[in-house]
Amino acid sequence: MEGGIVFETLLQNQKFGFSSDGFDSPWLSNSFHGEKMNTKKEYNSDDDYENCLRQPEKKRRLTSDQVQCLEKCFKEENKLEPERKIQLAKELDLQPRQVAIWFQNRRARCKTKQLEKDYENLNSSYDKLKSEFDCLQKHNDKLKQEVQMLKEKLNKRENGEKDSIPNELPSKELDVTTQEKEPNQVSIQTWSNEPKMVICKQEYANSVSTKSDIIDSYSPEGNHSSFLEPCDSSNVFENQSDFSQDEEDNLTILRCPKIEYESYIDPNEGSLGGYPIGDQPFWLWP
DNA sequence: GTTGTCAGTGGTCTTACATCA
DNA sequence: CGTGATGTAAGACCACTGACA
Repeated sequence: MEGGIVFETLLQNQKFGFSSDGFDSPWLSNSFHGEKMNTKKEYNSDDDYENCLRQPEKKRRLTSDQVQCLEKCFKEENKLEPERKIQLAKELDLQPRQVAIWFQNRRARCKTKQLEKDYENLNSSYDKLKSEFDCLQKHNDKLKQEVQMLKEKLNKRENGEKDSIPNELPSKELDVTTQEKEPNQVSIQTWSNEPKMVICKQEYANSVSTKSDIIDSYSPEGNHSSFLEPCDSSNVFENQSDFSQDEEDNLTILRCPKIEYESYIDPNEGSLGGYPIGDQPFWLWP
């Protein structure tokens, strides 16, 4: 604030009969003098005008012309420089204080409207997000059901195989894997056929219960989830870095031949469908 | 009775100026 | 005498509120 401006304001206040701080008694500085400053043309007759002067109580509205001009200035700048305020007051036959107060109230109204607008925007954003969330929730429930169903299928299948394995020859799949192994591994595979199956299945069960990535991309109806498209079984290998590629291949066969082959993508590629390994959309699960 | 507008009041912040160590 | 710290007055602004058309 510059001293010159202060001085100018003081001069104006003195000119209009203000006290030095510009906050004189209401009737002196505002209502009463304000009416005096209004032009005579607003009154129907001289008598009305005189009556009005004798009735300082009445609060007078600004004329439409005055409001229009003030609005125009407000659009240009919603805060008044002291010089502009005085100039405007002169132009409109108002007290500088009236102009200041009008701007104050106008800013308050503007703020209120802006708040209302913001509230509406937030409300609509909330509604939109909520509907999206509900949608995701339903999808999530559906996928959970699928997981449950597949778990049950798997259990049934495991039980069936367990019952039959002791008196049966190794499965075709196992034959294939053993043929590809080194001699000592073959003996181990053959010897540990059942235990290995159990281990692998447990592992598979763990992967289902934790991340369920294999199941994610599989639907019993053949409908692979488009929503979880980027997910695949590659995460099964996340904690298997100790395995050699051969072991991984064999375990894959033993684990869940059909399902696994359908959704298997070489983990050595490093990224899957644009998602780097370890950076896949697990957030989709609650 | 409700609503919009004008204006008063009290509090806070900034700036300019005066005073003092 | 110059300088930084401090106090004070004035103006502007805002939130809240009452009065009035």
